[in-house]
Amino acid sequence: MSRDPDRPSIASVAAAAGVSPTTVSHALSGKRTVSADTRERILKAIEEQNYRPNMVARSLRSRKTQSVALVFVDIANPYYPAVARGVHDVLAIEGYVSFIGNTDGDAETERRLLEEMTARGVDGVVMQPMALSAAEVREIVGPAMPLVIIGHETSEMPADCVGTDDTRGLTEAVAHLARKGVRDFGFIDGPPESVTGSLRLTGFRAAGFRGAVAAAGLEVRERWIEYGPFARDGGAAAAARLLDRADRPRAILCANDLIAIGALEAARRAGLRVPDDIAIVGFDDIETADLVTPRLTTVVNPASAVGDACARTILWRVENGPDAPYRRTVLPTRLVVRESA
Amino acid sequence: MSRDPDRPSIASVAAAAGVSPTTVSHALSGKRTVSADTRERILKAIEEQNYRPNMVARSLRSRKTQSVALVFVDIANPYYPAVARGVHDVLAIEGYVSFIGNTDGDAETERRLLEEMTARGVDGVVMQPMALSAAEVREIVGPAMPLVIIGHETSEMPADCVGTDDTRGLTEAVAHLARKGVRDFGFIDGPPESVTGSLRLTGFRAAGFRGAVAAAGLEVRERWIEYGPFARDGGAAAAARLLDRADRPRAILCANDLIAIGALEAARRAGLRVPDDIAIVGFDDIETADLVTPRLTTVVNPASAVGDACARTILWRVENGPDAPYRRTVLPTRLVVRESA
DNA sequence: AATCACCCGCAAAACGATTTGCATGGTCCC
DNA sequence: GGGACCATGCAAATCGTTTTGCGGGTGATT
Repeated sequence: MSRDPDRPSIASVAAAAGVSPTTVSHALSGKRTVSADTRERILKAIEEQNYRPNMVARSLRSRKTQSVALVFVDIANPYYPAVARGVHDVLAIEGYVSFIGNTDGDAETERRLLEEMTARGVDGVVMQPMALSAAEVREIVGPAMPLVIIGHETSEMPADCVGTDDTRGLTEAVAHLARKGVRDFGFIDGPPESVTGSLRLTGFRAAGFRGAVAAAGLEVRERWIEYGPFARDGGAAAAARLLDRADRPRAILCANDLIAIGALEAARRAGLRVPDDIAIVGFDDIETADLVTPRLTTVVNPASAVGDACARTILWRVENGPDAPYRRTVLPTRLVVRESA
Repeated sequence: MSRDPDRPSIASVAAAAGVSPTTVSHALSGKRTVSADTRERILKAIEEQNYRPNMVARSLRSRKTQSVALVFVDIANPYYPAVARGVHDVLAIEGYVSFIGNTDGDAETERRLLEEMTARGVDGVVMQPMALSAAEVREIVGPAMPLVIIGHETSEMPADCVGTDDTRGLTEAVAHLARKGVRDFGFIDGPPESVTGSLRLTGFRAAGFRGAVAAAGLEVRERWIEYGPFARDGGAAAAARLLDRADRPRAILCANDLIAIGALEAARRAGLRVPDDIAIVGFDDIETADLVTPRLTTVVNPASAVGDACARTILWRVENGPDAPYRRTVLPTRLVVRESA
């Protein structure tokens, strides 16, 4: 750890202040009272030596590291940094720092990372498992570890979890368009049952879409549901298939913004005006959504609120111990109206 | 750290294998030879108890944590996750994990984070300081800490550093356009000497631009250099100022992609075709660059290569000790031609 | 004056690994 | 047979904290 060999220790401070290490520790932690006089001397010695307690030693004894692990699929993917940022902002206040790791959705990597983190004694884990089940994750981190899982399923998981209510934002989107007289809705989902549960977005959002259309009292036409990879080009291709038909929808909702941006391009190529000929709405509200032309109307996936909720859940769990019942948080999504719908 | 109270220790493994903890340690580390027979028994016991060494205890004794600190301005800003990813990919192989923290460019936060990380005994620090000088950073982390600073200055810093050669990509851009007959170049920089050295991009890239134009044997016209905040709208406004003139440039290079995207919009509003009437090139190659219409031609700021170099530098420094001379790495930037120029 | 309750400080035992020094028993080579 | 050497194992010290048990003062209450 590249410590200075002569970095001051609690012993050197104690010596300088003419007391025992115990007293220094108590002066710092406040676990026992220390006379104002000696505290004074101790603080002065600390100041002079520029002493900072060694957290590794402290952690070994106290079994707390004031750190958490963030285990994500890929922090280069814009969604995760936003979540991580939300987590940080809450946890930093409490003096926690965070480890962060990428799994790339690989089971072996997920396992290895979790083990490395627990071996380092983190006080909690925030994870979006891709390959492992929640139960397996729990198995790896141990029964007492505060664990919050980011995901959709509110089913039985041996962990706290936070998710988003995708249907809600989609419902807002449908309502918004219905108010403008749109009645024919299409949807572009991710690849049908792609990699095993990959991202677990597929299906969920399509289901939300069906619910939203039905809730508006409109008919959902299965032939207007298309599939593409979660990427611009896939979205463009899927949208083109939709737009080429004789009877095409008046609006296309998309399972994510990349698909929607592809759809924007397909519309432009087809010579259609957005939103007048065809309305397009995305999902997630990535930064790019506000940068394309026309600016994308989209459902915001509240990443930093998710991070915030994860952090609060960890804190709450640390506070309340492993026996408190699991806590499930679901965050609303909402429509942000820009130019494309 | 929420360890299971009865988590196996080296002692429990030793007991089960009928040897001493010393022997288990040696069997694991290979620092001394252990007979095949006893090693066998030890491994079996480890397997049965599912023993994983406690890294905190190990770190206390060995003074190594197999972890590094990544201290960035804001991991929600797309540049940093890409760097972080590059660092991870190299370091993960060696069994390192990383702490990550956001400073928001605030001096006090930079200091606090560095202290928290060093107190946790990280084996190295990768940082892009915003408010603190390299010397102050070195002061905080201590003389022996492997420290790599990401930045432009190749000047005297008490640290290893990695930076990018911005001029090179800009020179490519100018050459590319000159080849198509463009001779009149404008530039939109960030805000002039904004927040004290904020991002330190301002000026550097403008200087690179001047050098690039001069290198092509063309004249640089100061009146075609504009300033805007590093954001879309600022870029649009600055570009509008440039485009409104009677004599306007034929191409606009921008200090970052956000500005360039704003310029794209300004051009569209002015009824100008890109790239035929006005060529626009960005800088950084953020993900959005490939998502806007027309796709942005831009200079790629090789974030993940920067991360890669940082990681290798840390590893090298850990290997070679604090007395090896400082190592400076500068990475080339290059032009990626898409549609806007 | 005896009791009780605090206050304040110290010594020593953890926490769970690594590392050093020592002991034992061979083997090998003159 | 004796020295040199290696392989193998253990006991104990160590890393830098926190925490527990103990005890000597001091002041207030009976």
